[in-house]
Amino acid sequence: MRQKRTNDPEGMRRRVLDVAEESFQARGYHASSLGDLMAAAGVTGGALHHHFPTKKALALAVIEERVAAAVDQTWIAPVRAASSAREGVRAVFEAVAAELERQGFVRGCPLNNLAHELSLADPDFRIALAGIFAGWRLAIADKLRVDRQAGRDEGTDPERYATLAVAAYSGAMSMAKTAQDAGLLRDCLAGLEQGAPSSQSGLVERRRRRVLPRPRTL
Amino acid sequence: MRQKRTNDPEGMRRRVLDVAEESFQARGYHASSLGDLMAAAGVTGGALHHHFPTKKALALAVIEERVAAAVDQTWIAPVRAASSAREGVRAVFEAVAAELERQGFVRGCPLNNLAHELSLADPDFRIALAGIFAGWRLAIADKLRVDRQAGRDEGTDPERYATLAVAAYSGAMSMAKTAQDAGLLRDCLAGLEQGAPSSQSGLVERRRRRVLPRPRTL
DNA sequence: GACAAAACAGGACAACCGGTCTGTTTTACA
DNA sequence: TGTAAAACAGACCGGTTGTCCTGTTTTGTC
Repeated sequence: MRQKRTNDPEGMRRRVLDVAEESFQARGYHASSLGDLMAAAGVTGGALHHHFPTKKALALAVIEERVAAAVDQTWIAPVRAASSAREGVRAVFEAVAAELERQGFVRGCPLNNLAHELSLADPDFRIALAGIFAGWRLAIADKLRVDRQAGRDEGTDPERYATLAVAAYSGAMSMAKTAQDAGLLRDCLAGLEQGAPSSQSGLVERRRRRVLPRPRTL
Repeated sequence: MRQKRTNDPEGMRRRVLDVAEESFQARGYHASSLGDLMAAAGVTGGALHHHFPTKKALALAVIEERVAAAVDQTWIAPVRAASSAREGVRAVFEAVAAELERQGFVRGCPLNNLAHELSLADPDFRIALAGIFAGWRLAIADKLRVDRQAGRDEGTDPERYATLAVAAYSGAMSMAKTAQDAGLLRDCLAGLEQGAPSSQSGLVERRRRRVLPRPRTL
């Protein structure tokens, strides 16, 4: 009888963050109890407390490591890689809408979900979340500045467009989550592109309002 | 010694709803305990339970009576009374931004605040909240349909524009709440009007980024 | 291999939460 | 005025929450 236990600090920390990220999204911060998280992650109280002294510390880690990464992966990287800012925004809207329709239910935007619940609850939360929003907007605005240097989209103000794009996405996702209808994202994108200047906006296909098959009973 | 007590069912119910509405906005549903609400409203447990058997029933009443009314008063009525849909949307954005700057802090949109926390928590919550969103969009779309019948704004699709307007507002308010900066609402509005067709959009005044004086320490 | 620190186990606890229960007072109505 | 229902008071309870605390085991280092 040897080795009853194998210490794996990074792995255990990762497992806890995985479970916490998931639960905070699905149930929210206050509705997620540490007991549930411990059970779901297969972690004891001692281990959890060792890596995250308080629930707040855990949430802060989720925000700074997971939520920020999600925004990076979903939005910032695709926009940077796109041919233009507008095209990047369009592509992300459509990619997310398609993914949600495939999933069959809408869980909402990770950043906005936590932002609404925690922004007013604690200044540390608020600062961390506000920083992610700012980085998100900055990435879009920077991309648009590059476009303008190339002579494209000169009638568009970068900061304003970035704010509008982020706001439209956040709000559309909020509605889509409440209505459990990913089509609202497509409607919002269509409205966004409708007002686009100097775009050969041909017939954008009429929205197909599809009732999501799995309305997510919690 | 007569009349130790005066029964006032409506008044007591109203007081409870007042306190609950306020607390749900400021702290959220799960973070608001019935004990706090009772103390704040000066109501005993018996009275509270008599009017609202469960916490869920209380929240449902807040949503259906208070949040819906807030959307009506802030958005639907002003849009209906405006000279056009676009003008109505512009006026509401500016009115809210001005009010927030006067207040000195941003508490967020009542509907979105509760929608994020409660949409996935309970189907009854979700249905009630989704209905308010739908009514909000419908009011804007209907107004735009009237505009189009009068020959104005014929290049704009009513449903899509309504969805965009509501989403942009919701998202902008979300960011404004997180950043505690009402100016983001103005940025978003500027971006929205920038893309407006057939509008003699002259110089929209450059945004004055003002740091809000009272950052709200909770 | 000695030893200190990190990593983990698991119980204990005080505070709090939402709901229930019994009892009293007020009010509507016959 | 009698009476039943509505309105309210206030104590009570089982369950849960986040955190802390005391041990035990593993791991890195000399």
